[in-house]
Amino acid sequence: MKKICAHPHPPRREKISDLTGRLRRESRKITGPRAAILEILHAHPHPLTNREILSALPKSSCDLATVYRSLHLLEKMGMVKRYHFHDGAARFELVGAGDNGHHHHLVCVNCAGVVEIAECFPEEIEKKIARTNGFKNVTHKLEFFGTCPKCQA
Amino acid sequence: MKKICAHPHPPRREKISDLTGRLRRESRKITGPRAAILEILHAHPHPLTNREILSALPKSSCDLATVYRSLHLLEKMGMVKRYHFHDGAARFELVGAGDNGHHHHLVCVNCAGVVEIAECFPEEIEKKIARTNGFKNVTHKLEFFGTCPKCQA
DNA sequence: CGCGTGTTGCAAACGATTTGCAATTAAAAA
DNA sequence: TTTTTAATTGCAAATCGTTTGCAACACGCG
Ligand SMILES: [Mn+2]
Ligand SMILES: [Mn+2]
Ligand SMILES: [Zn+2]
Ligand SMILES: [Zn+2]
Repeated sequence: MKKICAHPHPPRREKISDLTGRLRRESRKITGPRAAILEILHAHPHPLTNREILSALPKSSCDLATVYRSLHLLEKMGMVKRYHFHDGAARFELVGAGDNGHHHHLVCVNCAGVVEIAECFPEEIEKKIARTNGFKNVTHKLEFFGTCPKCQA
Repeated sequence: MKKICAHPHPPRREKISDLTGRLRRESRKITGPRAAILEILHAHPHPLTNREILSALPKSSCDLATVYRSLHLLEKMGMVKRYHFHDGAARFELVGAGDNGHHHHLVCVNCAGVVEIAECFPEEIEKKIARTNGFKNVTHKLEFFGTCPKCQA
């Protein structure tokens, strides 16, 4: 009976060495681009787009295609989670050690500022929804939107 | 004090004439493409992509660009709501009469089948999240994903 | 019927993401 | 350390969903 929504956010950050170790263990190479991308993700507390990651990288560390490919890999390995806010671009956030990464955000519709949210959709209700409809392995995507304090003119 | 999440789903369907009337009232023209698109939306109980709407339309009723433009218009007029499931494409569903349209879905990750969900994120928790972070006008996007009965091999 | 504005089709433009391929390189093997 | 091998990268082209410019067109009203 694993808990789906246990997120004592913010998750304790994993050491970079643990991250690279994880890669090495799955016989993936620790390349310059990957190390740099992990640094960026590790340094940022909120979901970043591929382009934002590229910009944050030391000047021309790698190609945008490499950022995309790296994040696919990290996602497949469960080291990052993918999020979608209101714009078209996917965003990625490092999954904390131990944490399964499931959590939600509150996004300002004006300035796009992000707040990490600890609350989750109530487990009992989700179970009821699954049971009622005969679905298995039900999860959810949930994001909040509103106007942040600064943007309330 | 307007209720955000009052959805006695499924909403009573509006008559097509009411829909076109709404358009006429805002001095928009009832064109062939628009009438056809409204028919399709009216006939379908779940969110459809622009391309799905086009395909469902009587052969070459209109151009894909027109479908996009029509749905933008309908969205701006509050007659359809936009949803995002796991694929890249936006989906649209007609908003029922009276209903503000806010509701959620349970989507099969295997066959993409959709179930309309009446449950919503608890209002009190959302209010707490808004208050705690000083945000105003907080809403949410919430979709459930799982394996439907048919797809449980 | 005839006008004026909203609409449409079509093709080109776009932004995000993916992919083919040849050149490169980290890491395992020798 | 050198060799070997498979993973990775850069670059450009391709894809996909969506938007837009523009000239031709057609509702809705008089
Ligand atoms: Mn987060
Ligand atoms: Mn629905
Ligand atoms: Zn949750
Ligand atoms: Zn809701």
